[in-house]
Amino acid sequence: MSVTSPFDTSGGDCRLSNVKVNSCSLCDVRSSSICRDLSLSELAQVDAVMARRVVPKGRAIMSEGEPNDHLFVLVRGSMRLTKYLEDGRRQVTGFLFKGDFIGVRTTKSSAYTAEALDDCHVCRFPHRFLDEAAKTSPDLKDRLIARSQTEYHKAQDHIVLLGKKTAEERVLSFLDLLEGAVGGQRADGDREIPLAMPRQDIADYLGLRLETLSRTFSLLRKKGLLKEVSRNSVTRSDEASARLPSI
Amino acid sequence: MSVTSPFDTSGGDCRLSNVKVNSCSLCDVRSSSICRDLSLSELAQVDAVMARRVVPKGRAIMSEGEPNDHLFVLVRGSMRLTKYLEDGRRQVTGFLFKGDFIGVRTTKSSAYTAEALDDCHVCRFPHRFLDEAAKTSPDLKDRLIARSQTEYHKAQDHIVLLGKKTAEERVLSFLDLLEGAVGGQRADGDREIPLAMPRQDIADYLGLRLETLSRTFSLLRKKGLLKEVSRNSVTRSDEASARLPSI
DNA sequence: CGAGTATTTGAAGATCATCAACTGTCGTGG
DNA sequence: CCACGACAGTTGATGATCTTCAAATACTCG
Repeated sequence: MSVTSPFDTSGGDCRLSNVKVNSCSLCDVRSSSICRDLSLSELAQVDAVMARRVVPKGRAIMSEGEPNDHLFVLVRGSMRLTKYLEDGRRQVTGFLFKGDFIGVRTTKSSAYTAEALDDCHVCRFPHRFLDEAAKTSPDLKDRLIARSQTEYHKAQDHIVLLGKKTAEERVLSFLDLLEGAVGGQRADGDREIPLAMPRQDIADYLGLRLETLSRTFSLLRKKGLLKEVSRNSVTRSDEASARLPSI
Repeated sequence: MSVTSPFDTSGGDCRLSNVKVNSCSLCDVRSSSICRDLSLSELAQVDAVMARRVVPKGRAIMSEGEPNDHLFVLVRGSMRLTKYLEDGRRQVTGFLFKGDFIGVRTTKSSAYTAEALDDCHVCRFPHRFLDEAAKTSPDLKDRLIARSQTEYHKAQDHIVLLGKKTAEERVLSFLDLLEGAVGGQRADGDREIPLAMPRQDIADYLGLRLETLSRTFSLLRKKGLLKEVSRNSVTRSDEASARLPSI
């Protein structure tokens, strides 16, 4: 699950390590991310300006308040997006998984912080490259718009979750979300959902306290909606999805 | 505050009335909305394809689940964006004010419902017109991306509000928001903020019950943070903004 | 194996929700 | 012009859910 490489762990929050990993032609998210719009010749250009780097666990590639002028495509691993209130209260506003990206636009000040939950691989482009590429593939910007739109809709679902759902519903919705993003691995009927993040991050995402989240997991297990709950995965019972409104 | 016109109040949820109001050249949001990107000749094109209509109070211009292929610019009035859970619980995900727009992109199924809080004027374009216009003003799509980004950031602030703030903080943040969107009218030191929406909408936006919202308003008045609370406006005391973390 | 951290569980308390009654406001019609 | 009805908003009393503080247990890594 974790990559061991000679990371550059010195430097500021936003510094990446200096390992340039490999090129687009081998990339396993190429077909699912925005990159799929690019022609072969453009991919060659990408290879030139792009920096594929390892982001060690815990490192931020973007920090709330700091300027940002790069677009990042997450190729491997997962990340956490957070916002803070002055008094230190933290809200996790989302998670990123393989194929997702951040920083669609140059901003003088990032609206949130993005940190690696485990050792991640990212591709980083300067934004000006996007403008170049858009000249020859006019759809590119449409795709960016579509993606922003998707992000916005996800945010709205999150708003509904926080505004209207009970603790139990929140946890189940969260598992749905993870299953959609990471899922697919249904061995022998039951679905084991890997949890890339610690409990505190989940709680901060769901607007609950750590303890409430833990209690809710226990309750759902007791009720039979969850078959197994461990530190880094949850197994849903197969009828689980049918028993509650699938929100 | 309300326009009296011979509205077409029959027909489905999404039907607008048939009143074509006037043209871009007179539009008072032209400088603040996406329209400001358009050249004079493009504006002439806009006038041709655009439909400026009155949306009577309560009417929806877009409904959750219904297809949408128009972009709407809100020229006058304000609107409410809502999402529903199956069991009828309703979350207000945002409000739109003069100059805002919705429907940046053709979708087979809208993610939310947009309804008029009072009699509104909107401009409506087919999306294909945007593509036309983008050919000659390449920034147009960048601006759309920027706007989507802004919407996303607002959604994230909403997420923080719902996930981490107390009832009191939520109400004050909401007033900040309104002041930013509608505000500006500071007569004699105190700031009177018009409330275009009923209490239930505010409560559903803030993730509170009607009664809790009402109690919180009363409490804030008692504490002196609000000078006056009435059905359709709130007056903040001038030191109010200094006393709490300005989130 | 043991220290340190992550997670779970317990008991008590706070905030917000619920149910219910009351008050204020607006528009209509006598 | 005032009275009335309907709806919007406020206030009260009680209760549920979630939080807080505290302690125990499980897990991970050196």
